[in-house]
Amino acid sequence: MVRARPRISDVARLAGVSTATVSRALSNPSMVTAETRATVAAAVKATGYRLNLTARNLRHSRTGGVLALVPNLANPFFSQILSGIAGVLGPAGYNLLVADTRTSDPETLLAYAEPSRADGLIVLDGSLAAESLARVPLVEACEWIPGLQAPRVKIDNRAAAKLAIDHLVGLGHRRIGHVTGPTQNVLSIARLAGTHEALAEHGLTLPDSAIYHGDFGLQSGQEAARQWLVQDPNTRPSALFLASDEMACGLIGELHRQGLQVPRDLSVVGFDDIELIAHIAPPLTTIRQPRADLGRIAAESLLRLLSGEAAPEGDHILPVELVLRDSTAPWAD
Amino acid sequence: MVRARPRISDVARLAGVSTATVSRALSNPSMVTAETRATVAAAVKATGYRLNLTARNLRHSRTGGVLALVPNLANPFFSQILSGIAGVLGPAGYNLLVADTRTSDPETLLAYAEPSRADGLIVLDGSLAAESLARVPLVEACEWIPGLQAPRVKIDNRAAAKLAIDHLVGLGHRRIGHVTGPTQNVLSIARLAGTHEALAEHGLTLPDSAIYHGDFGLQSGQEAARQWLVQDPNTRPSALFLASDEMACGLIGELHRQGLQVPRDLSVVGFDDIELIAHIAPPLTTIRQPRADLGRIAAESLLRLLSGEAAPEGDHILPVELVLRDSTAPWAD
DNA sequence: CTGAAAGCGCTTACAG
DNA sequence: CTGAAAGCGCTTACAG
Repeated sequence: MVRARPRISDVARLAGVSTATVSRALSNPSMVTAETRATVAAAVKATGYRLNLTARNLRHSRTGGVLALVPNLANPFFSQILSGIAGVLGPAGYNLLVADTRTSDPETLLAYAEPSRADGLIVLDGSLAAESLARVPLVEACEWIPGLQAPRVKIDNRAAAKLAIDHLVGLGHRRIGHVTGPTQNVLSIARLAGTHEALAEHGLTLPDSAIYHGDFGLQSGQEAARQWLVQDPNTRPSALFLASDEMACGLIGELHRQGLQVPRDLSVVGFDDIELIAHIAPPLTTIRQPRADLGRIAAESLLRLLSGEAAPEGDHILPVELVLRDSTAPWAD
Repeated sequence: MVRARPRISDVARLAGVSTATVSRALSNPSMVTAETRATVAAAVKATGYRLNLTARNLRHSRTGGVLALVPNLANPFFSQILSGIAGVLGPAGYNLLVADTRTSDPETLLAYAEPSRADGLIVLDGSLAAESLARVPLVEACEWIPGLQAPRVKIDNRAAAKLAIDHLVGLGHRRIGHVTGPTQNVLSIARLAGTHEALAEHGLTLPDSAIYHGDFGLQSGQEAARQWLVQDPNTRPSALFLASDEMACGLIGELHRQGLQVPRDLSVVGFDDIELIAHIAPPLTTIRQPRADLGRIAAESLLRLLSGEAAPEGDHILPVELVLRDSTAPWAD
């Protein structure tokens, strides 16, 4: 037979006090005498009482949860970020809810950004509509929604592109190409713009023929390789900066299959520094994003927002770093 | 000025009906007349009313959430699984909560498996204490907790090991080694046992010197490579079956750095079929686990449990598959 | 079909 | 320091 969960009134009855006193003894011990505290503690133990969080949340007009809106949960890129978020939210007493924005229909999405579902949002998808989110406190992380007023935690994507380009130019490359992320994506746009700018500083240009349109995924890196392979070896890029490591892997894999070598035939710089790419052949030179830190700081910013502190001024920009490995080599025409 | 959220009573007043009628019109439309329905709908629109889920949940004595207990959120292995879970839970109206069991202290962990926090649990960590979970409906996925009575969704790890070993034996290998996962892990144990069994069927054995103790991570694969490298080339394994693709990557990377080639010098079979390893050099032969399906089916089983259906009999075993790529080659001593 | 009222299980301002 | 009571915002058995 299933006994119903004990409620606070069960504890009160057993302890011979009011429910108010039990509540105080539990959540504000200093408000009751040591003796009361002990009596209540004994009654709690005897009944096996555990606080009903839903009831407390209703009373406090809060949900106790924070929702992370992830563009694609299946993408390993987000694991570290979620881990960083969870590491902050858990100890702070918040539940971490996650939802995949790509696989949810707009209706569902609207229902997600709902004050009764989560106390706050961590938005990792820059393609969402600002209006649908406006009802809940939120911070943006990694990506951002143009026009949306909210604290942002991100990297300087243009500066990152400059690191990559400067490195390649320093190695003697003059024909440098770029493999983009999804066309509309804010990161893609920033990284492409940064590539243009950095090349310009060196008196170089990025012709359309050296721009390969990808989507951050493996397949599109492979596709970029195929496009590059059919271009004139004398005029095609001698080096490629890719907007993600995954695409770089796809590209290198395809090049290998076609009998070409990286970096001998093509220098490659990736983006993200996902764990595996230090161990592939060749180990990939890339731009490191502090993914766990991005998650951690986004969560901390949101907690500050929820506790009523003033929203931080300006964006929170985290440093990136060029990690030199073996996928780039000097070049002389 | 901040206007409080409208409540159901605001809608009722405007519509000139009782709160009960509003509630019915919203969650059980067929219980009210079409006219009432229209009046209520208009009042909802006019007030901008949205249901407070916490209140409804309290009333229904449920939380509306399902908690996934993940051993390590930072591990990309779980992204696809979470994605599979989210794909089922979202449409069913449940929130997906996630928590990292490794970074949570036992106290916190106990508080997680709390009926007032989640209606059900999807347990992905086989190292948790059965007692701490017993209070909430749950299913186990991938890993399992010995002694815990709960529906399990998993693969046949022994059969998977047999696929790998049969393949290697078929190529002529006689000295076959195994790189394990963490010693206490149920998957490690099953895969090691499966390796023993499969070798025995071919009249072969797995000497201690051919067992390398890893932890599923990249570094430990690298470490296994170092151990193998210092063993006598004439007696050390000519082929290795590893309990994870990550370890296989770490191992191959280290072998390359030492000037050895896979599969020329060593045949390698991994486990999991994570996306990237199809694109490394050499593309890895491995055992494919249907990760998204594992998550999906675990979520479906839990929903069935929560809806009061009888728990399914026995474990739900999903098929694995040997994916042949280029990291294994014939061998003749 | 609809309404009045009780109740889900807490917390807290108020009074003593 | 403690208690009685109201209330967080819903839903539903009961009555009409």
